[in-house]
Amino acid sequence: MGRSPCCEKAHTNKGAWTKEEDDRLISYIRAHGEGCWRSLPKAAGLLRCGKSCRLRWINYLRPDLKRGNFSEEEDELIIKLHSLLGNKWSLIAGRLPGRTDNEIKNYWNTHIRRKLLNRGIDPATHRPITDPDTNQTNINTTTAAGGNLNQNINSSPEVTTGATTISFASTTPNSPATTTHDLVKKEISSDSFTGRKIKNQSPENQERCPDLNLELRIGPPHHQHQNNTLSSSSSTSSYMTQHQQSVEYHHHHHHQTLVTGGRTSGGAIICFTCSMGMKNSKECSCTMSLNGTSSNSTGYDFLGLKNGALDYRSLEMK
DNA sequence: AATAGAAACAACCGCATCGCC
DNA sequence: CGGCGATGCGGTTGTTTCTAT
Repeated sequence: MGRSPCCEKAHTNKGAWTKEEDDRLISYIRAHGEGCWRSLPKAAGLLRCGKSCRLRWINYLRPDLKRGNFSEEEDELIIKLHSLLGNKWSLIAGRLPGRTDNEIKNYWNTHIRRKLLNRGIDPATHRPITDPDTNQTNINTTTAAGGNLNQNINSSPEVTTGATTISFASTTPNSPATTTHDLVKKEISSDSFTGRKIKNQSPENQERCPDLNLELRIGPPHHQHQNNTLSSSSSTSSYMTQHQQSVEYHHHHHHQTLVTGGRTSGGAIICFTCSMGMKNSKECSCTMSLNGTSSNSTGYDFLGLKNGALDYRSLEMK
């Protein structure tokens, strides 16, 4: 049984978008919202395939896109998320407001790969590149920003923080080295961001990684509908960007719940700004930080960028 | 100034997955 | 339960821009 083509190829434009096409798409989506990509081109008077329209909107025209260079913090966040998730660019993008999966994917391939190689880290496995001559690992811990990443991710099979132990170790000591994201891939049971079910959630898998919440879920770290403890100040609501509204739209479409975030295991409430690692931001509206002090002074270290330990609780959704 | 090669980025393609019927 | 259409994801390719010579 053949696959039906996504569009009528004979009468569709391809290649670079013109200004007119962009304008048409923008005005149509402004008027009617996203969705129904298949019928959108015709309705909007575009000679494009729906897929192409969606891609153009998501990756280029969406008004909340950040553009511009990636910050050092974003770099490190991407690296850490990639070490956990592998090439799950959409999941990674879900943690970087204003960035698209395509943008991150391209940035990874052009910048971060090289950056990691320069640090002596294999970008695919996030492990130190082994020198075949000496059979010793090449660990470079002198990199300025995030230079301790090697130690945190690679030097020990277990990442231990004060209260939370996150283990990536396989219980089969003789098994070959497994990448972090390989493990996570196997263990993740459900992807709440996409709503897609992921296989391999077996009791055996749970046992292999008992410390890791196997329901690791990634999603926008804030959802007002579900977390009425968050501040409703204008500064907070301003971060409910159009992107997030858009995300909300899509995932409402899939009848799923978005990640709540914003509350620590200790009950302290953190704001979205801090949960995204934007330390000391003016936008911060935290009531308390992890240790009960004002996060305006300390900043919540999203994903453990400061201490090198990922906070899976912030990724978890109830 | 011209050119080649590298880098960056936008867009396409095929496939996986979802939800509906 | 299976078929089908719609959507989204990730890999890849094509084009443009930048840089070195």
